[in-house]
Amino acid sequence: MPEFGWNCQKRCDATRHPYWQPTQSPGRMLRQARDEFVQLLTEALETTGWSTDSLALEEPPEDVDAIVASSIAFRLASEAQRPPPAVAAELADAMELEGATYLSRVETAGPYLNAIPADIYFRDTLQAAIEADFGQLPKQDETVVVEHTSANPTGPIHVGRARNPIIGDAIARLLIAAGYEVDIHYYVNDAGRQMAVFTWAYETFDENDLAEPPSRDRIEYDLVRYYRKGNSFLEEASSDEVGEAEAEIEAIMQGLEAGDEETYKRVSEVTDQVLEGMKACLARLPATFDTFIKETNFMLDGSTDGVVSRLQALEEAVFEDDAWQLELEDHGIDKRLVFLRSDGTSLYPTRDIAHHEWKFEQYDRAVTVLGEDHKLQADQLRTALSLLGNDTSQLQQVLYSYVNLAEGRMSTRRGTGVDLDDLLDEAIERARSEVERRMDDRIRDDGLDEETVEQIANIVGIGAVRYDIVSKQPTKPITFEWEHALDFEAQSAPFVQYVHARCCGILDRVEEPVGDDLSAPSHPTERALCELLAMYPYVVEEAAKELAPHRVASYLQDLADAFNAFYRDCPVLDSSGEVRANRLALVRGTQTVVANGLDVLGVGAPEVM
RNA sequence: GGGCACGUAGCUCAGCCCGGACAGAGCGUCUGGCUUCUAACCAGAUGGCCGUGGGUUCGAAUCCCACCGUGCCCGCCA
Repeated sequence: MPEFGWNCQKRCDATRHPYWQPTQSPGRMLRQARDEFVQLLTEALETTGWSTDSLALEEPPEDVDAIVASSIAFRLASEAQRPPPAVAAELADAMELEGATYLSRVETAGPYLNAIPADIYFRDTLQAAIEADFGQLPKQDETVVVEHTSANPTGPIHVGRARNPIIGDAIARLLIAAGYEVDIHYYVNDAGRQMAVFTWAYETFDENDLAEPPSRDRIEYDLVRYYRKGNSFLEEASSDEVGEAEAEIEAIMQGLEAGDEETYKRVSEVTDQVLEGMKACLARLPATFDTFIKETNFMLDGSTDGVVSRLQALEEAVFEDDAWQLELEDHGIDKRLVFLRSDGTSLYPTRDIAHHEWKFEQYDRAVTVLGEDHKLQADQLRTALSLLGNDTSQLQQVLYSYVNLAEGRMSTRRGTGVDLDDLLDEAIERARSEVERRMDDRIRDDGLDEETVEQIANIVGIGAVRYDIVSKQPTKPITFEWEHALDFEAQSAPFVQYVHARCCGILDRVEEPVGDDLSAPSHPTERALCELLAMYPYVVEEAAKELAPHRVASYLQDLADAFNAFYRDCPVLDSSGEVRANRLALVRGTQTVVANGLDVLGVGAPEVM
């Protein structure tokens, strides 16, 4: 079978294949190969005169050499009045491969059409994968704001919420890798009743009223004790005392609603301090933000009032029990949305509408990561925004299921739960003892100093926690168990990180430049690894489309497996010539993809382990 | 009661959006592999009425309906 490809005349016939040229994009071999296959298949359908609504593309099984396949023959069998294998064979015959770059031929396997890559597919992949920015997709003309975490500034972040910053940060990173311009926001709920309670408690009680010292030397651990004290007081005190406290809390909320500067300052004193502590915790993950936008902004600038008037003017608005509400039954939501209390103050959803309109003004798309307990509110928000004339297709809400303890739910107010700081500490500790055990067990002569061990422990420990969460579908329920969360076995971050360290170990010993004189590798294990490298940009593209970072994790698992097989079968440093050049490129490519892929997940890639 | 999510090997999970090639991993259990480019690794064995029942289809873990189990929500809280 002759090898078609890059030196073929028909390739330059742009009038015949109008869109092949534009889809060519550096480093996106699989994307282009798929486009080519689609084109060939479409033309073959025209030739044969058959039609169907789907090309039935699929990923071929592992033991097949193809990189893309189709089961379209099944669909055409009745129209063609022939058995599927005959249909497949006819289609394969009708395909004119002369125009393709990355596909060398299309084979049939029974009813299946399998597209086999050309040698240049492998060579170009190697060439692309050794570039540091491999998998960074071309710039998109779309700005996105990713809002995540947005936890009430009431106290330490517990594990129940930890999914939010981890998934949110990974989604933001994924979108950046996919070429979007991304801002990351934290919406600070500083205007609600909770913060009024907190402010009152902070001003009312002092250290002597608190039962216990802070469990950690950081500001939010100190202050949360006032919040808890305030809440338990409201539950337990006499009705006179509670009445007095409630009056004060009500005064704070009215003050905020009226835009009173003094009240705002009192609340800010609490909010800002607690938030500083929470930021410090999030920075450990690390989850960082471009903007912390406060709820009170939308009260002070009058936009919440504006939203209220516009909502009141809607057909769906009803005034009942002295409160303004939205009747959303006709929109599939049988729970009314109250947007103005009988005392004239706004509610969280009202302000969130103003907040979202503000986001819509500045960004093309708004992604929000929310706990599943906010599902109803998310639906109400979307509907209300739509009724106010917004295009809600630009709003994407990603829901995750809360992390619970076996004994029940975690709560900042009640003080039940495991603090994220404690989980991270423990993870780092375990990682450190693993590193040390390995140093003792094995005479590696790594010469790891204290500082390096510390660094590895951090990257591996925190990476394991992040990876454990980000590698699963967000909607899957998780029950927190220490043993599980700290399981560093295979199919975890350390497994993937280890591959990176192995790559670094090899490349450290190499003097020559990597990337000269590359060709298509011949060893099956090399080719399998190379095919996986070629997939990476495609994986980023698909994962970003679905806002599903866990797909990147699954891919990295496969890549790590393939690399370990390669590591076993194909000596790199002991090889020479063309083989060595290719193998070095495979190592560099794997190193790059693992580092870039882990980076998308927000997980570090250590150079030694 | 209603709405939503989840149910795949003893355990933890991919696969489901967009139906197709024998349902894949890891952990566990059992066997084997370090004077070798890092054994946080690898090779092999073991293990599945894909919650249940129906439907659509040439073909269903995947789509539709019903049911069962679990979780979340159904505040003038956020």
